[in-house]
Amino acid sequence: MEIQGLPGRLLAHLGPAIASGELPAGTVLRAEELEAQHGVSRTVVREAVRILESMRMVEPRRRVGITVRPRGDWDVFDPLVIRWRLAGAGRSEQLRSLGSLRVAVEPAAAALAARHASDDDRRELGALAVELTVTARAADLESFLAHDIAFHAAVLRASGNEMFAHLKDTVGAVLTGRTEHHLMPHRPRDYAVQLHREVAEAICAGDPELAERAMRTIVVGALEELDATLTD
Amino acid sequence: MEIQGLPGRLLAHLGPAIASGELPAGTVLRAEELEAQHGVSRTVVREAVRILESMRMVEPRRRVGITVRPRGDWDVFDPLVIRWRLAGAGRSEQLRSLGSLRVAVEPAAAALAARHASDDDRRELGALAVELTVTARAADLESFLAHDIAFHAAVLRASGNEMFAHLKDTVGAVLTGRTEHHLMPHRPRDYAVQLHREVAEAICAGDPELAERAMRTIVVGALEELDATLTD
DNA sequence: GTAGACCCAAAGGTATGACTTATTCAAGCC
DNA sequence: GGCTTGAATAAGTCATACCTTTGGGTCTAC
Repeated sequence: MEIQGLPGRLLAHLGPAIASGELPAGTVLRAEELEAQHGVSRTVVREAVRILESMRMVEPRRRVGITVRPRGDWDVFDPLVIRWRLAGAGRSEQLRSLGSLRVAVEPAAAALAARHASDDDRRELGALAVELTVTARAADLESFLAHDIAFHAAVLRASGNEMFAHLKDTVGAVLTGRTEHHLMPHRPRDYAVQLHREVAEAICAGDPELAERAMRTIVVGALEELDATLTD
Repeated sequence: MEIQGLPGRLLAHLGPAIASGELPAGTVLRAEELEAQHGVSRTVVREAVRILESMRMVEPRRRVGITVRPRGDWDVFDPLVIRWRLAGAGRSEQLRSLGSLRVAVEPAAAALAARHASDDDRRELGALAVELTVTARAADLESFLAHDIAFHAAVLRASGNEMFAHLKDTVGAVLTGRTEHHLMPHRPRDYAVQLHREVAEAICAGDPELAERAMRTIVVGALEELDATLTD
């Protein structure tokens, strides 16, 4: 999954530095400097920079240097970009953007899942809903988070749409970030758990409208809590 | 925007070859072969392969070679991947996936736009709706397409959500592909144009529900026409 | 004084050879 | 049979040389 080797290391420095605004748009890096600063060869620097270029975060130009591009140009759907932004400054804005995206996508995915889910999918969703109920009652936040992520991933996958399915890691990152940064109540709210059960039941029963409505209530609620909690 | 130089050329060969299934999952490429086949140096091959790796389309492994990864692993939101898939085999599947994504995102974007659009945004949307009406009446498909793309891009941008805004190129690619491959009626349908006007009016009037409903009708209609037209 | 042609230096882009490291596979050993 | 060991292989890294583009300064002509 991760980029391997030295270019990966370099990327792990440059990416977050750019994403956090530490290296603002317009900053000019020079390949030679990067070599010296990180003690790596030309090859390594070039490969890392190429990757950043493919994410539209930098633009290398002859006789000028490697220019950091404005945030609006970045590939905001790239998993690495999302992770970097969630890690540092700009986390709130990223969480809000992702929140809106979830409001758009997850209800649609739930509706599709109610139509197209396989029997295995339905079984899995049912089981996960049970797990959620149990871990919520036990106030076991860690297990609850794991099952919550698995639940949303299962719905996205069951939708049968590959693009929705690929958002599972992103949604997982949002849920993880929310718990890690204590934006969650100490004990999952009962009505939220109840809504998850409703989604599972609606998908199992093949009721797209109900599945969509219940899922929308979940993600709208999550977005509203987010807005209420984030201060910046 | 494009990756420059020789790595870009190499990418323009390898990417489509993988995306189209010409190089199926599990295919093992060797760096040395790629150098010989394309008459470029290791440097160039490595950079191109690194980019493909960052898109999760290949996985270089020592003592093995550069393995093509299964389609399910690819970064399906990467603009290059989308373009490559739209260009060759798998175009239908890509269009369907994108169609569902539009159904999820664009109505939500329209609703947000009705709340948050600036005065300039509203003016632009009004003007574009007029242009759409005129070019549709004149059956000027080329201009109609351009304005259609601009219209949807404007709605996405006016939503104020950066992630929605970034889907404009993707939506544009879908609309372009639809026209290029003659999946469109020779003359834009009147009711479709009327719906675009409704969206613009609703956003100008600040009516999220109406904007969302009208936009949903548009994209659902587009998806249904797509499903009816695509044979594979 | 301004506009244009021209030239040079600076920075990325490419090529290449030597070397390093990880990993697979198989032969050999217990 | 399972474990160790070793050699072969392909990617990974480094250092160096050279190519190509381009921004900017200079010089010239008007």
